[in-house]
Amino acid sequence: MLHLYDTATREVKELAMREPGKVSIYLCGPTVYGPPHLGHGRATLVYDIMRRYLTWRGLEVRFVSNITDIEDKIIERAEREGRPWQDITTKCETMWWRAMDAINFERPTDIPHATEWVTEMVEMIADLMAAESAYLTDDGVYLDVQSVPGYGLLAHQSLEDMRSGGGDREVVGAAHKRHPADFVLWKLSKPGEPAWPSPWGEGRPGWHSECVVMSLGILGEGFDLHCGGQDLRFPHHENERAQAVAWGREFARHWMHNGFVVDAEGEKMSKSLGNVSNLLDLVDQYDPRAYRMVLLQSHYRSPVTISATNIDAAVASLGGLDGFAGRARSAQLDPGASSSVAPDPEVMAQFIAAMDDDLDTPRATALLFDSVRRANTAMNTRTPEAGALVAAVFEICTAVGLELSVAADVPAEAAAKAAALDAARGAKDFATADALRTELQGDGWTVETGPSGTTLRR
RNA sequence: GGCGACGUGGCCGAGUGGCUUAGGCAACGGCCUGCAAAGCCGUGUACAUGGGUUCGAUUCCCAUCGUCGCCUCCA
Repeated sequence: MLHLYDTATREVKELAMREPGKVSIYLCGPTVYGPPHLGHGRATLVYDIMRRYLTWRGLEVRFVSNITDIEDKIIERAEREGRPWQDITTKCETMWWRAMDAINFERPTDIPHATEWVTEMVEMIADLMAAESAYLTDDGVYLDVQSVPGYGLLAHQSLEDMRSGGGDREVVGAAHKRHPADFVLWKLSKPGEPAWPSPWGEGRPGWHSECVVMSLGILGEGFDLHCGGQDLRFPHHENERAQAVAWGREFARHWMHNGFVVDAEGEKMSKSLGNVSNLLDLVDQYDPRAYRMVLLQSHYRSPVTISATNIDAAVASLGGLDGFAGRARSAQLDPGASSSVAPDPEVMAQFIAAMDDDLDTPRATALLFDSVRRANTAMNTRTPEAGALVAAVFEICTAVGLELSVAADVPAEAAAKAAALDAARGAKDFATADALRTELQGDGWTVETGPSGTTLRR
């Protein structure tokens, strides 16, 4: 079974399932106050690949990912632009799904919104108050982290060390808090701000509270896996866990974090540095599959550079894969063909071994390309094993969410030119044939002329 | 200050104490082709630096240099 690095224990260990055959996963989703960027894209793609793979292995995956639709950033923007905050969240969420659909992110099984879970959050906070793990100040309710055993599990730092760090950084709400690391569970609202009722006054939930309540509410105690970007490890995930512990609930049993997206200079893309690239720009300008391909070729925990060079190389490699898919179809060996056979078992075993080893997609991708080469050779020589190899290639692509474009839409005009090209070649009128080919290439087509005629590909 | 990651061939990017030492992109040579394209075959003295351990290190250890991340904005 799948083995994954666990941030809490810092070792690769088997992803244990609470219920055999069923996997429960919670992924921290976006706060909808701006356009999705490359970092969001990586986080969703990494887990999309994992989720598809687990499903492909025959497991029933419950994959929950939230939308944070109430948060300070949203309120700030609403005030700045003088429009209702719901206007921002609905528009940004629409944009989010447009980008996610473009990169072929399979929708989660559950998509809870923070605003739908406020009542449950208030109940949790009341419990924490009753247990004296939380306290009220004049601006909200805070969690007393010193009351939480094992605080720092994910940060791998003691409260002491965390405190000595930070340095000149301003501690949010320092004046009200018992400890600098204490964080807000319920924020009392100022006039005009969005507000929900609570025993402590009207207000809104703190960022860290929603994910605890929603993950436990939907998946139940001791769910299998909690994941997100490295930047959520601390404080967000640490604080989620702290609330669960203080609440007396068993939380996630395994923690997974993906590496950052870095720019050409090797610096992390982050909103505060202002070096984020819009995910929609990427999918509009390039083959939307290119991002997935780049990520497949690097390990999910390593930082990955996204640059034109990188993406271009991925686009080129996808072209090769599409060409392969086209050839497979011509040979009646693609998955839809009646003569299709079972995927080569040895290739599939190697694929599973790679993926089960902490999602070693680089190794799996190498295997994919090796299999493509073997399948090409087998097709060229019409060897019987071609079918199984071709099937293995398609199978791997399915398992990682890579769609090969088998049928390129060739406009009638281009198709006519291709036919004319073949006719000219048949008549040994090579001058005309070459002219037609140059013309087609000028239109951006890759012109492949084989024994059975000319095929076009973009 | 504390914790952590990393430095691989033209570029991207895996991995390993010695065995044909990934894969992608690009380049070059060949096969194929009317010529190409696509495909296939082949080519490139890669592992930051200095020590150490070892029969043997890119892989282990130490040091140095460099890059990056986290230590309450962030996927």
